[in-house]
Amino acid sequence: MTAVERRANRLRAAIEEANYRYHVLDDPQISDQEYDALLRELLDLEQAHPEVWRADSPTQRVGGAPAAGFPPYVHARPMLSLANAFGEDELLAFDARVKKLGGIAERESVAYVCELKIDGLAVSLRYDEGTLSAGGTRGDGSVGEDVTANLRTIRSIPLTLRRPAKAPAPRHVDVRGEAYMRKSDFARLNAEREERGVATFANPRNAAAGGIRQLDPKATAERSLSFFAYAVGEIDVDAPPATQHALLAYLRELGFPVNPNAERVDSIRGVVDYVARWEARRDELDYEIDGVVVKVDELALQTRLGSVGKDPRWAVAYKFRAREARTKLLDIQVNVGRTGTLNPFAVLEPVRIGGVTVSNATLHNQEYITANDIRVGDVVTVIRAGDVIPRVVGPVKELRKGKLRPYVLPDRCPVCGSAVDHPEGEAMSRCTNAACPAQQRERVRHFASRGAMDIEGVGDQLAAGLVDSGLVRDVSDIYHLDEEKLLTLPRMAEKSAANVLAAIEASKKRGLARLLFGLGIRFVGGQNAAILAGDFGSIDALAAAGEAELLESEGIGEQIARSVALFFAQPPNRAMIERLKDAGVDVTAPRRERAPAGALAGKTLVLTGTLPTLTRDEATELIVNAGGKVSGSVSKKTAYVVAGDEAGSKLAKAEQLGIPILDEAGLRDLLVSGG
DNA sequence: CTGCCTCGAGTTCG
DNA sequence: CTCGAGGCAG
Repeated sequence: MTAVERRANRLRAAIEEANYRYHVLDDPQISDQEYDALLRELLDLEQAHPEVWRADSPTQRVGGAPAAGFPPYVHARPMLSLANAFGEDELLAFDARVKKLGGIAERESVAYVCELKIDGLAVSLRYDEGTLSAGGTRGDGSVGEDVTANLRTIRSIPLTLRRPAKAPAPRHVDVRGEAYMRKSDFARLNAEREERGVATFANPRNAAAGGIRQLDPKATAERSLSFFAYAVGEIDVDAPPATQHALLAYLRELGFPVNPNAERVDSIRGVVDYVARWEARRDELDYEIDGVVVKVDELALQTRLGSVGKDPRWAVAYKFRAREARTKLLDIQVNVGRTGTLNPFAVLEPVRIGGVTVSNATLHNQEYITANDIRVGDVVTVIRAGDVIPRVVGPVKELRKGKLRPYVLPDRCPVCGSAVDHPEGEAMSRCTNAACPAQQRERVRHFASRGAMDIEGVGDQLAAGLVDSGLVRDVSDIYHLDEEKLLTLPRMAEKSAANVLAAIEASKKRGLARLLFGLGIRFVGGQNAAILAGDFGSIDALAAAGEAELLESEGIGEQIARSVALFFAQPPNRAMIERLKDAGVDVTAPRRERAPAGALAGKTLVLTGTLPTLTRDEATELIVNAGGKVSGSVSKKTAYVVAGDEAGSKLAKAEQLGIPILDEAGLRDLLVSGG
C-alpha cells in the first residue's frame, strides 16, 4: 500500500466516524472546521491521485444513516449539500467554472443570489393540496428522519399555504429551509435552564438540532424554534418561477418566512461585496450565520450546470472564518488584579479561531467555573464572539475521560500566600493583603495608564520591574525616582531613563480627577473621580470630608462614600498623599461650573464603533466640552448614538429603541447647531 | 422591593 | 464588550 493510499484510508475512516457521530448520535466530536479540513484534504488527494478514488468514499455522499427513534423520511429529490469556498479567490474560481461549464464568455457576468447561511438544521416540508403533510430532516440527503409532529410546533412554518396573488398555487411542493433558534430565544432558554440547574447549551445550533429531535413534540415547542425557507425540491405547479430570486418571492407569497437579507447581484463582484458586508455585520443579526450561500440566479442555467457527485455545480457555500473551536484545557491559573481580585483563566492548548491563535481565555470566577462544570483536562468549546475576547463556553462532557476533579479556587493568594476573602453573595474572591506584590504591580500600572496619569513608558513591564526591584512600593515613589535608581533596572539605559523621567514630570499636571482615578479607590472610576474632584476641589478637602459630606455628591451612595472615607483614613495612604504633594503633583481641580452650557447641554450620547477621523477620547472630549455626557450603554435616556465602522450591539439596541443615530459628520453638525 | 440606568473592573491578541 | 453591582426612582 502506498503512503497516499494509507492517508486516504485514514481520512475516510475519520470522516465516516465523524459523520456517524454527527448525524446518528447527534454528538459531534470534532468541529465543523476540522471536519471540513478532513473532507477537503481527501477531495484534494482523490483529485491528485485518481487511483485511490473509491465509489464508497465519503466524498461521494452526504451523511450517515438515519437514527433510530424516528421513522425514515424519504426525500423525493435528494437534498444536496454544498461545496465550500473560503476566501475571495475561491469565489472567483467558482464564477469562472460556472462560466466555463455554462458556455458563457469570460467577460460576461453571471447573476447570483446571495443568501445568509443560517446556522441551524436543514429540513424539508411536504405540502399536498396546500396542506403540510410531512416534514423531515436532511439526514444523508436521500433519507432523513420524519419529524413532522415537531416541525408543526414551529410557529413560522405555515400549516396551510397562502394563495399567491398572481402566481398559481402548487398542487404539491417540497419546501426546503433552515430550522434555527434565535439568539434571543437561545439566551432565554439557557437562562431558564441555568435557573433550573439543567446543563446549558453551547450554541443555538445545538439547541435547535436537539429541539427538532425531541421525541415529545411538546419539548420541541418549548424551544421556540424559527424557520426560513430558501429552496424547493419537487414541485408540481403550472409556470414555476424561472429564477432563484423569483422563487424566494414565490415562497414568501405562499406564506413562508424568507430571510429578508437575500440579494440578487449582477456579477461575482457583487457576491464578494455582499460577503464582506455580512461578515462584518453578522453580530447585528438575531440568529447565527456561518457564511453565505451563493446560487446561480437563472434556474435554466442551474439545470444546465447540473451536479457532480454530491455537490451542485451552480451553488457554493462561502464560509466565514470560524469563531468557535474545541481544544484542551491544560490548566487553570489565577491572576491577582489591582483590587486584589483572584481572576482564574484557562491555559489552553493553542488553537486557531478566526485567524488568531488563542492560548488563554478568562474564566471569570469560581461561580462561572462551577456553573459550567469546567475541569482541568476537559476538551472545552472556546468562542470568539462579536468582540475579540475569547471565552470558554463549557466542556464537551462526552469527551471527558476518567475522573476529573472539579476546580476549586485556592484559599491562599497564589502570589503572596495571604488569606483570601470571599464575601457572601459576591462573585469575586479577594487577596486580603494590600501589600501583595501583584496588587502593587497592578496599581502602579493602573496609575500610569492612559485614563489616569498617562505616564508614557510605564506599562506592564516597567511597573513590574519597579515594584519587584523595591524601587516603588506605592505610586508616590514614582515621583521620587532618579536616573541612578532607574539605571539599576534591566533593559534601561540613559536614553530611556531620561524619557521615563520626562514622562513622569509631565504627569504631575494632570489634576485631581485623573489622580483620584489613578489611586484606584474601590468604586471610584473615571466618572466618580471627576464628580468628586469637581465637588471638593482639592485632595485635602476630600480627605477631610466625612461620609455624610461625600454622600452629597451626585451618584455617590453609601458604599462608595464608605470606600472613599476608608481610603483616606488609612495612615499609609495619608503618607502617600503627602509624598505626592511634596513631589509637586497637582492635587487640585477647578470647582465644577454650574449648569453646563453648550450645544449639547444635558444630553447623553453613546459612542459605538470606530469613527473615521476622531478617536473615542477625542469624540468624548468634544461632546463634554459642548456640555454633553457620554455614557457606555444605550437606554431610553440616550439622546443620540454616534456610530462608526463595525458598530456592534449598541447600534442594534438604538435602532430597537428608535434613538437617532449619527455618523461622525452628523455629530459635528450637532456640535455646531445643537440639534 | 424591583427594575432601570449607570459605572467599575477585567479581558486577549497583535 | 460583558458582567456584576451600586444608586435611585417608582
